[in-house]
Amino acid sequence: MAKLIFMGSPDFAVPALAELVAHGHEIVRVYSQPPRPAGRGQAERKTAVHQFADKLGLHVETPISLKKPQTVAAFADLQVDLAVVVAYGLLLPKPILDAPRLGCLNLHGSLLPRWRGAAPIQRALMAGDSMTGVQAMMMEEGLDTGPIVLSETVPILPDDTAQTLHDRMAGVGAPLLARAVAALERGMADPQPQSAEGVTYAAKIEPAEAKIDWTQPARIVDCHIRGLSPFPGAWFHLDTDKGPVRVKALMCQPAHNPRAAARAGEALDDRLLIACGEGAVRLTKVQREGKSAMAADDFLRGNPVATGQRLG
RNA sequence: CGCGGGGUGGAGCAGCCCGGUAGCUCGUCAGGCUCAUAACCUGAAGGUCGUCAGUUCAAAUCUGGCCCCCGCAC
Repeated sequence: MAKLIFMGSPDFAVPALAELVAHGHEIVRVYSQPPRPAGRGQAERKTAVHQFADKLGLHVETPISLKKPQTVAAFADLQVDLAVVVAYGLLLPKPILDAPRLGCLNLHGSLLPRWRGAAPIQRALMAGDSMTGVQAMMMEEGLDTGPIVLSETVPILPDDTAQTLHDRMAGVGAPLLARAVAALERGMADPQPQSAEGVTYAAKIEPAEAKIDWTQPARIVDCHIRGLSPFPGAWFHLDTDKGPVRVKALMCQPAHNPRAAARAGEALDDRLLIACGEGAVRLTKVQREGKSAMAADDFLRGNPVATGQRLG
């Protein structure tokens, strides 16, 4: 059993930590992003990993940065075999990377070098990829550039959302990570450098890009909606008696447009079949601001959308 | 105390401003029509209107507290 430091912050990292604990590894310290005012009410909230670590009684550190000499020293003094990093949210400087005996191992949610960076799962869906994967990789100074220890592909299904794909990948990633740790521990790992070709970057999702552009082809709109569902949520404006409201599209299906002359954003029937730049999409799950998410049929009962109405 | 929307039969909503019979779409159940149907017709069951208190002859509706859900921002 290895002596480990675990570094992670969001939901995605929790199954990985749980798996390592289940394998009997000694987690001498957990590093996570510091609690910050977040959510409604601006209450300080601990990260998902932090909360989980608390439940397990693990010691948690939440440094703002890993650059201060005393932070590096505290990290190095733990004398661990390996640091395991899963969506931590901080760049690790060289002194940190070099501190653990075997280095730092990262779990990443894409088939590198495609989708290096912050939002690989959402970007893969938004780009319409049919395949992605999870990889365990040795960390270097570059952003997600290190050699690959273990890799497993994950097919992207036509009705996947960022949520379903995220959960599936977190589930596949956790055991993969545990196997990578075991291999490194026994000196059996053979990290392979990433290909120099096919490099793309998965930029953080900006709220501004979440609004639906109905002039795009249906295929693009469909990927946009599912890739951003449920967070932050692809959205559009809908006119009501009380003025325009924001509505999120959480799930949809691409469809044929029976009236090619229809303008983009126009409702082609009274069941949320919306014309796109090419083709159409049928919205099947939506959420009006202030309300909970609901099936399109339920939404329409209280918020009818007439044929010919245009969505903004 | 970051800004804002909302809690009304099983689902989604209207009614609230200008207190006084519980409404609409759907679902459920029963019956009818039909070769047949998620179609159509008829009927029925089902709600202490989030909760506690106040004002009032009278509160879903006005006032105050509390609980819960959600959008933005972060």
